[in-house]
Amino acid sequence: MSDVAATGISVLLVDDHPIVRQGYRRVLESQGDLHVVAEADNAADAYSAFKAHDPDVVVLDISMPGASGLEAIRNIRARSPRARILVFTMHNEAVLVKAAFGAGASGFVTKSSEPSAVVNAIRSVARGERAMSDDIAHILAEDSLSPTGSVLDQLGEREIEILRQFAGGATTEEIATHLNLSVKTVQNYHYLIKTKTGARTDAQLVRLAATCGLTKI
Amino acid sequence: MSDVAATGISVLLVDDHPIVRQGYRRVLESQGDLHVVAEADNAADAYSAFKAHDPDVVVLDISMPGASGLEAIRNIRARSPRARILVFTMHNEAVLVKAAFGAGASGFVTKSSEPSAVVNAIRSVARGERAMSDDIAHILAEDSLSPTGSVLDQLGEREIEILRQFAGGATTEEIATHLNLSVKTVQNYHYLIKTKTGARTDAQLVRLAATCGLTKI
DNA sequence: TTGCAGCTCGGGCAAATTTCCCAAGCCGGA
DNA sequence: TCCGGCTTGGGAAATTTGCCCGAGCTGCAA
Repeated sequence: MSDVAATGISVLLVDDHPIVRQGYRRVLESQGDLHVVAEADNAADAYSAFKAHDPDVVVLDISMPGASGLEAIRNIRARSPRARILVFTMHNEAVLVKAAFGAGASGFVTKSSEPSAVVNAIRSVARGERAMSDDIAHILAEDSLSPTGSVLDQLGEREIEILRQFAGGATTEEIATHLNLSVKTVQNYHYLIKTKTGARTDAQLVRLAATCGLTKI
Repeated sequence: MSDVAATGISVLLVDDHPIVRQGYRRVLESQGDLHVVAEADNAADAYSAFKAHDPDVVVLDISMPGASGLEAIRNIRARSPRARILVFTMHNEAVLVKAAFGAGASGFVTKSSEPSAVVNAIRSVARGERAMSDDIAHILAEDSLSPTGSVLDQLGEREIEILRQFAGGATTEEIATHLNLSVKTVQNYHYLIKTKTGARTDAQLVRLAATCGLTKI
C-alpha cells in the first residue's frame, strides 16, 4: 500500500464473468497508474486473493444479489480494516448502497458510469476518500428526502430473511422448516412484510425483493 | 462484409454499460482480426448503428430481460436477413436461448464463457455458422430431453397474458377487470398456469415470467 | 361431414391460506 | 425502570386454492 503516488495503485478485480474481468483489466491497465495484481470470480476467492496480494483497492463487481457480496466486504474488512473496497455493480438500489457502505465499502459506482468516472473512483478510494458515482449520489439524496426511507430498511432482519426466501420461491412451510419457526409465524411475517412495504400482491413482493437486490432472478 | 479473411471482421457492440463496452472493445481489438466499428447502448441505437455501419457481426449484450433484446434482433434481421447477431448475456434460460435463435440470432454465448470462446464464436458467426457456448449447448440439450418442452410454449395466449399481468403485480380482480373476465376465470387460469408450469408458488411464477422475458423487473 | 382436440370461460365446494387483531417474552436505549 | 421495537405465535373471519366439472367455440383431420 505504501507510496501510491510513486508505485501506482494495485487492484484486485472481483467479477464472476471472465471476459468482463479481462475487459476491465485492460481498461484499468491502460491508465498507467492502475495495476491489476489479481482477479477472483467469487467471494471466497476474493478473500484469499486479498490475503495473498494485499491490493490497494478491491474492485468488487459480483452480481451482488445474494448477500455474498456484502459478506465478502465484511470478511475483507474484518481482516484488514484499512482495506479499500469499491463496489462496482449494475444495481442501484438505495438499500443496497447503504448496505455496502455499512459493510465497509469505500465507494459505490454503477456500471452505467463513464469509464473515466470509474477510474477516478478507484483513485479516490485509494487515497482513502469515499467515492460514488453521480447516479448513486442522486439515489441516496432522494432516499434521504423520502420520509418513508427506502422500503427495505423498515424491515427487521428476520423479515428480510423471510422475504428473501419467499422471493426465492420457497413456500411458507419450507421457510418455517428452514428457520425452525411455526408456519403461523411465517404467515404473519408474510403479511407484515406486505403491509410494511405496501405490496398488495406476492408478485409485487418478489419484484420488490428483486429490485432491491435481495434476490436474483 | 465482403472479404472477411482479408479485411478482418467488423463488429457492432451493443451493451448498456459504457465501461463494459470499452472492456469488450479492448478484448476484441487485441485479437487483430476483430474491429469494433460502432457501439450502442440500447435497441434503437443498435438498429441505426447497424444501418449506418453494416457490420459483419453484431455482439448484443443488453441485459435482455425485457423483450427489447429480441426486438432488436428482429428489427435488424428484418432489415437485412444476412445480418449475423451473436447474443452475449449472463442469462442462460433455455426459453431465452430458443427465443433468441427464433428471432434470428446466429449465436448465443454466456458471459461465464472464456474470452477465447467468445472471440471464436464471433469468428464462427462471421463465417455464417451457428455458434453457442458449451453451457448453452448443455442447457438446450437438457431442455430437448425434457418431455415438457420449454415451459412457456405450453401456455395458451390467454394464459400468457394473465401470467404477464400477474407477474407485473396485478391482483386477480384487476386482471379480471382489465380483460373483462370473471374473477373465477382468472383464478382458474392462475391455477392452471401453476400446474402447467410446475410452479408451486406465486413467487416461482414471477421468477419464471421474468426469466422468460415475459416481464421485466 | 363428423368428430376430436384444445382453448376459453365459468360454477361449485372443501381445504388451505390470508388477513387482521391480540398477547407475551426479550432486549436495548432513554 | 419503562417504553418501543423485534420476534414469536394464537384465533377467527374472509379470501383464495385446488380440483372437478360442463359448455361454447375453433380448427383440423379423417
